[in-house]
Amino acid sequence: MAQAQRTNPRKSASQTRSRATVDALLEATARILIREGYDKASTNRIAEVAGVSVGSLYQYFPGKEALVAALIDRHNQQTMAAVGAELQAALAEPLERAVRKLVAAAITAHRVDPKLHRVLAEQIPRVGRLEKIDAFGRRYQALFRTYLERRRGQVRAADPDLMAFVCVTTIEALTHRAVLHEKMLSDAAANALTDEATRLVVGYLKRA
Amino acid sequence: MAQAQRTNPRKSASQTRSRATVDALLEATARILIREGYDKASTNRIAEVAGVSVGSLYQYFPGKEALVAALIDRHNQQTMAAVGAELQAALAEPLERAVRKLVAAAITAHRVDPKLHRVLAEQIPRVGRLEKIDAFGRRYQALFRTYLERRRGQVRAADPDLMAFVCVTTIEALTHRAVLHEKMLSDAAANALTDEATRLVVGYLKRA
Amino acid sequence: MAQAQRTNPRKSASQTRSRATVDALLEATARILIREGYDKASTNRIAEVAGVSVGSLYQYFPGKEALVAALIDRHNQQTMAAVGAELQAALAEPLERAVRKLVAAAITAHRVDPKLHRVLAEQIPRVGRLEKIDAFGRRYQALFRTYLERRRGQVRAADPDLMAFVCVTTIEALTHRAVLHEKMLSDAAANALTDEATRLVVGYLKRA
Amino acid sequence: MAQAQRTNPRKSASQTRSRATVDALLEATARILIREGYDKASTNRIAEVAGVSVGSLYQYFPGKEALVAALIDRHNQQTMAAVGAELQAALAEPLERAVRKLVAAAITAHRVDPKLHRVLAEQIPRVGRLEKIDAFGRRYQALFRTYLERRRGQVRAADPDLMAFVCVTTIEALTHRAVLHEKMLSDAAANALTDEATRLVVGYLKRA
DNA sequence: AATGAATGAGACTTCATTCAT
DNA sequence: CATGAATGAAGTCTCATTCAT
Repeated sequence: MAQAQRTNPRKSASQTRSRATVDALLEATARILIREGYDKASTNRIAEVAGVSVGSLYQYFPGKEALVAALIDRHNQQTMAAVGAELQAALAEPLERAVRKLVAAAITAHRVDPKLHRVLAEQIPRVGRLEKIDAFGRRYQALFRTYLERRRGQVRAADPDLMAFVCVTTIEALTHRAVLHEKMLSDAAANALTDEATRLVVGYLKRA
Repeated sequence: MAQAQRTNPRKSASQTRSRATVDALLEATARILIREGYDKASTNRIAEVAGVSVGSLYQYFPGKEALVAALIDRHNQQTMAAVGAELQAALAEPLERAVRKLVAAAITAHRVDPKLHRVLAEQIPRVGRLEKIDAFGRRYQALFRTYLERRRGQVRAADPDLMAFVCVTTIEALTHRAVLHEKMLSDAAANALTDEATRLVVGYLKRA
Repeated sequence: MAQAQRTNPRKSASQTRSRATVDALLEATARILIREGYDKASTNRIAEVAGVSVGSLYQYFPGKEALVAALIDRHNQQTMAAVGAELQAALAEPLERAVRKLVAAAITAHRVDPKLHRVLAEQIPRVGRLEKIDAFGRRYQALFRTYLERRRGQVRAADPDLMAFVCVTTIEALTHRAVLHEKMLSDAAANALTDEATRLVVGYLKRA
Repeated sequence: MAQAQRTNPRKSASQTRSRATVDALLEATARILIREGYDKASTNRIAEVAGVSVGSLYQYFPGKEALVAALIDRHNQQTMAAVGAELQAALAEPLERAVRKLVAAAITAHRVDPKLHRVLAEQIPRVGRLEKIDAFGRRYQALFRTYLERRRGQVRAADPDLMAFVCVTTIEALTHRAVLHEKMLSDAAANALTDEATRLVVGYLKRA
């Protein structure tokens, strides 16, 4: 232990430094993306805003693309972390309350970092990146499908894949556009939207 | 008249030529956007593909932005043209058939030039362009809202703006993602989607 | 003709301009290579010295490598042009006078642009370029071999390929190093070298 | 003695370590030069291949140039070591056997580390380095000249400097190009070349 | 001494735009 | 009007070197 205490600090000193650099770069990327858009996010600019040299940027990332990809990953992880429990909890509920919770979870997800989410969704989808960005969406849909299968008796009989696609697309779109149009700034507005979305989806899923 | 016959032809000759050049440029832009993406769409390349000199490009468009904007406009017009009658017809129908027609119209709209639509939606949304791109969406929503107000008796009593927002967002998202995921290649698939979307929206709007 | 005179000028105006730009670039490359070496020959520097923008450089050459390759080609052509007749004439001569003419031709070749030749030979041979540079050498060797076969009776019986290799390598090396060491500035020195090289090669080739 | 035994080891431990680091760096430089060429030989890469930090590289060498210079020196020393005795022995022999031995020595020299020799000869000769690289050549020529003067009676009367230049240049070029063209892989081929070179040089040097 | 993170000058290259012909 | 050669700011990326730990 004593030895570890003598050697570790050195190692973690540099590890900490590295980590700080990487974080600064990701943060800078996010800031520029949000404030100025993808096209203004040049590697020089990112490094400058991060308070770091271009060289350091390239020490950690092979290029702008990789930086953005890492940012997307980080955002996905944060979103998952914020919403995972909520999603799991929904699975145990009866239909209407489950849907309500799922809608609420989507809203939570969109509130993690709405501006970043928006810019990632709108500007990044240059070919091939789409999949990454929608990591959350895919998870969400899988979960939804699982729920529908478990509660088969309570929902209309139909292709569960299709139904999950319809519901998830709907919920995603509503929460996403609500954020874009700033229709969810107040809790009241968020609740109104939750009500509508829940009604929409539940009406669609119910037996007759 | 005789004079007009001598001058007009000349004028329209050049007008025709102008028009042809502009069309060639827009066509080239669309082709490159679709096949290679926004980043590869340089003005030099566009001019080359259009079989025109860069100089001519700048004769007709003040810059790259304007070129893309014009392309968006053209696409919007084509979409409107393809769908206008369908939308108008829907207004006269009772709820369920109206919704079905509106959904069908959205699908028609997405089939005008799906690849171009996709690339415009995904890659272009640099700040400020979004509005242009969604010209169709806004028209669609206004129409929907009008319908709801006219048929106030048949639909649930609620904020018509909110309801129109919900319905339009939903329909748009479903048709759009269906195109992206290539879920609408066959007519059968398109019909299945129409059924689902109609059920979803009608269930949401009905009194009960 | 009159028409051609009206249209050609335009075309050749730009052709002339292009040609001038290309020439300026090649000239600048040669100058920098000679005066400062390969490493200092950056594209920006070359363009600057050529009195042309970097953009123009890339309009005509895909990069530095291509520029150097073109320069090598040009040098090879100039060398061939300067020496072709001399080489051909040598073929008709009896052994000693033939060798003397071939040696003289090698010297002529090295005097075409000795400084450029030196820098190309010394600094450029980054992998793969060697062949290009030695275009003249290969031609020279083929010719030598041809001569040896035609005069089989007058020369020692041995593998003509090997003999040609030995002779050509020898002559090349002597003239090249003489240039490097500036041993050929005066005509007297050149003559002395010619005598020695001729004696060396003839002694090697003769029957006995 | 006891003390020395306690201190020396320590001192030589670090000396040994230093020596090992330096060797590793030179070895790494050679490997990279041979396998990837001069342009890929960055200091970071060299340090990495040597299993050492960049910092350490700069502890032992003031810069990249010095590293390459040291490598050249080492190669020269190895060449000298491999060939020194052979050269000395040649001095005692009569003309033909002497020349044969000198040619053999040149071949030996080229076989010390042919690939390294080649890359040093081809890629490094940035201005000013040439002299270093040709250290062996200068030694060789001095020796040759000495021999010619000692045996003045047996050789043609002519400027011994010029004759030495001619002979050495010839032998060097033949052995060097033979290596480049891989004409010396087998002993038979090497012997054939030795025969030719000897004949060439002896024929040139002999009285009439 | 050793380490390796950080630096930043500078090389390469692209592309929107202008302008002489 | 059309042409396309020319421009050069700006972006991407590398690498010799330094320096805090």
